[in-house]
Amino acid sequence: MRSEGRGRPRLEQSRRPGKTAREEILDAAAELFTNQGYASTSTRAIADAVGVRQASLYHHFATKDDILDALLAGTVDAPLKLAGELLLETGPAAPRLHVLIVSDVTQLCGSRWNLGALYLLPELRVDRFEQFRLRRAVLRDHYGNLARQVIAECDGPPDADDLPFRLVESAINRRSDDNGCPPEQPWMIADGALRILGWDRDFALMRQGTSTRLQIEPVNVSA
Amino acid sequence: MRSEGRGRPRLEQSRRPGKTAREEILDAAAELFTNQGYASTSTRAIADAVGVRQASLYHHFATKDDILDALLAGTVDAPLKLAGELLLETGPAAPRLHVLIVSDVTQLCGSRWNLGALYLLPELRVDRFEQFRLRRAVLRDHYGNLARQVIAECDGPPDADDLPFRLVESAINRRSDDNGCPPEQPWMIADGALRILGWDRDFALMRQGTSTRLQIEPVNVSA
DNA sequence: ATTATCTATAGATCTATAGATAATGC
DNA sequence: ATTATCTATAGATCTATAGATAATGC
Repeated sequence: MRSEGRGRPRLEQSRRPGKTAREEILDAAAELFTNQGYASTSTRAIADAVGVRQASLYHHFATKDDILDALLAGTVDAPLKLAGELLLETGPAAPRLHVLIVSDVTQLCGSRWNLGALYLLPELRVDRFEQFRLRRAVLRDHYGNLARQVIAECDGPPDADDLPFRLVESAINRRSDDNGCPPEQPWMIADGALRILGWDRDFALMRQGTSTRLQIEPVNVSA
Repeated sequence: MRSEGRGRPRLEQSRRPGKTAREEILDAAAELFTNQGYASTSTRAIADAVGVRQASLYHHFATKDDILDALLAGTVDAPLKLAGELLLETGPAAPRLHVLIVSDVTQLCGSRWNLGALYLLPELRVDRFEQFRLRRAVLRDHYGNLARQVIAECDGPPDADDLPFRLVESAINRRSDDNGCPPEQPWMIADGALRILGWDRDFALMRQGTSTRLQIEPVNVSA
C-alpha cells in the first residue's frame, strides 16, 4: 500500500488501507476500539494490526488518547458543517431537518467503522476530550433548533425537540446490535423524526426533495 | 451500615449502601463503571470505594467480568417480565406499548446509576456476556412485536417497528449527556413512540390510562 | 540532516491466588 | 468449623521513553 518512504523500512509489509502511517494507525485503532473497546485495546494490539512495533506508534501520536481524539474529531466535522449551513437557510424547517438527518444517518451507517459507539464512553468525561464533547453538544443544539422550528410550524409536541438527535444516534445502536443498518435506515429515521415532531404531510414528496438535494438515490416510501 | 458479621472485621468502616458486602461491591462498581468506564476501572479502585482490600472482592465474585454481568442482569429482568406479560394481553396494542415505555424509561432515568450506558460496550461482545445480549435481544423483540401491532392498527409506517425500542434506550444517552433526565422524559418518549408508529389520537387520555395502571403520578400533556 | 522505523526497557500498573487471621456459630 | 476479611505476591501486562539504525533528501 505505502510506497517505500523516508525512514527506516518496516520489518513487515503494510496491510492497512491509508496513504500515510498515521492513516493506517487510525484505521487499525478504529477497528479495535469499536470491536474490543478503547481501554481494552493495548497500543501493542494496534501496532500488531498495523504491522509495526509498539513504540513506533509514538512517532505519530504522543499518547493513546490522541489516537481516540483524532478518530472522534473526524466524525463530527461534516455533520456540524452541514447543520450550520442548513440553519442559515430560510423557509420551512422540515425539509432542512430531513436533509440533515438523511445525510448524518447515511454517514453513521456507512462509515467503515462504527465509531459512534464510542460517543458514550465514560472515558470521554475527562478534560482531554472536552473539545469533542463540546462539538457534539453544538451539533445536538443545531438539531434542537431545527426541531423547535418544525414543532412550531406543525403545532407539534413542544417537549420532543431533543428526539430527532436521539433518533439519528440510534442508528449507532442498531448498527452495533445487527452488525449493520438496512439501506432504508436513513429515510426511516428522517421520516420518523418529522412524524414525532407532529409533521404529517407527504413523505414521498419530502424524500424526493431530500434525495435531489443530497444527490443520493431515493428509497421508496414503504407506507 | 452493615452490622458486624461473621468473618474477620474490616479495617475501615463501610461507606456504601447495601445490606451485604456483595451489594456494596455492586454499588461501588456501578458508580465507577458508569463514570470512568469498565476496563478503566481497576478492581483496586472498586475495593477502595467499598472500603476493603482488593483481594477481598474475590471472596464475592470470581472475576471482574462477573461483577459487570451481575449489574447488567439486574437491568433487564424487570422490563423483560413486564413486556412478556403485556404481550399476552389482548386488546389494542397502543396502550400496552405506552405502559411498557413509561415503565422502562422511568426505570432508566431513575435508577441509582446509569447502567444502560454500558449496553454498547464492545467488551460485551465476548461469550461471557452472551446471556445478557440474548435477554436484551428478546426485550427488543417484544418491543418490535408490540410496535408492529400498533402500526397495523393505525396503518402506520411498516419500517418503524424498531424505533420505539431505540427511543426508550435514548433515555440512557440523554441521562449521560445532561447528567439526568427531565421528569417528563418517560411520557415524552412514550407519546413520541406512538406518534412515530402513526398513532395520532388522544394523548392525554392515553397518559391517564397508563398512569392509572402503573400507579405513577401523571404528567400533564404539554401540547 | 531528517525521517521513520527499530530494539530494549523502566516503572507502573493490574488481576487473581495462596495462605494467615479474627470474628461468629455449633 | 465456617466465614469474611487481611497480607503478600506471582506473573502478566501496559504506556511511554531512550537511544540505535537504515532509509531518503540536500
